[in-house]
Amino acid sequence: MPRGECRGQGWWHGKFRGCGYRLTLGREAILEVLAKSEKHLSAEDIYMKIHPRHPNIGLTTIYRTLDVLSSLGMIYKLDFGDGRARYEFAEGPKGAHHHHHLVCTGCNRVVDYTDFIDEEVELLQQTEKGLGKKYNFKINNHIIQFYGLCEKCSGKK
Amino acid sequence: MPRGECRGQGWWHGKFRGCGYRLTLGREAILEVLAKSEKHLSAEDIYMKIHPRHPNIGLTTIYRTLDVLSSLGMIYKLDFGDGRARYEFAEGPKGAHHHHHLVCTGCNRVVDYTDFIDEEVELLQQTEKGLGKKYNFKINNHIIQFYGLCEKCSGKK
DNA sequence: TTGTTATTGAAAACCATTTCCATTAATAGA
DNA sequence: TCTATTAATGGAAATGGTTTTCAATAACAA
Ligand SMILES: [Mn+2]
Ligand SMILES: [Mn+2]
Ligand SMILES: [Zn+2]
Ligand SMILES: [Zn+2]
Repeated sequence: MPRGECRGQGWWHGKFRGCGYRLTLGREAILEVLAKSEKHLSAEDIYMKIHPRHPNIGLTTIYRTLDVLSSLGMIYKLDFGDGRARYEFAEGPKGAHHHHHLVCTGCNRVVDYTDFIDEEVELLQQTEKGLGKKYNFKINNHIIQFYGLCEKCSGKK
Repeated sequence: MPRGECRGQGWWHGKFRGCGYRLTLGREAILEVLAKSEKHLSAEDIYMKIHPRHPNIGLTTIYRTLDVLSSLGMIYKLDFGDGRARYEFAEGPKGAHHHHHLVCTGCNRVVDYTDFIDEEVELLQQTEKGLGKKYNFKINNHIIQFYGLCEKCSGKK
């Protein structure tokens, strides 16, 4: 491992620098957690995961960094109705792992599904195009979520 | 106007009483505001509208009532990312006025659209059926929202 | 009319997120 | 490599939408 320039090698280096942002240890750590984690982490989840290794990175920085990443389109900010924002690494609507969400309103469990995703995405793209033209919007994102009760929650009525 | 039983005549009387809820002045007032208002009111918006006529109905009651109405499926609770929940009268996915949302991330303006709604709803119903079976969910709601910049916000870049 | 108990209002608590501000560190330029 | 600039940071405090608490009130079954 080369001395000094340990950071700045990731594929996101350019993305950051190109937008005038500095590449800091905190930003890298957060991005790394999101990139390799399971999904839907809250700011505090991320803080917890980072803290052991980087005890000097504060929760405030997590929030600020998540805002930056979100505005750069590198992560998605999600709301599943449990009172805190959740984040997941973005793969872009054309990306291989693009998915939508199925949320249990009983236990807050979230299922990432990719079934039907092709049909959905195709229809969404048409809709997006039509809406963009009709309402003069520059659309750059969408959300589809289904809400219901999972088997367990449905049973315990 | 008949004496005494001024309340309890609305079509929602049965819905309430059937679920064991009491029909109170506050609940009626809130439902009325939602039913005849333009859209996407926050709890405080509703409070403001009700207060002149019913200065003794508190914000706490608004929140509590919105929860009840929401759980009964009579209204939808929405999140447009502006830090407060917003509510709209429900017409049900089969209802005549079912619509989805187009949100400007610049100025928070929200457009209700019904374009493409038929194709969307059809696909959603298939998806819903498929997902429900595969993941053993009892799905009873969905959200579709497009995010982007409206003409004005896109221009002032 | 009366008793039961769901509902209410006001104030306080809650808690995720944001703001403040003095300090630190990433980076461009010498 | 050293230095100056200023973006980024962390901790504490503030913010603000929503929830909780609890004694008082009112809906409604009998
Ligand atoms: Mn996901
Ligand atoms: Mn709407
Ligand atoms: Zn569940
Ligand atoms: Zn706008």
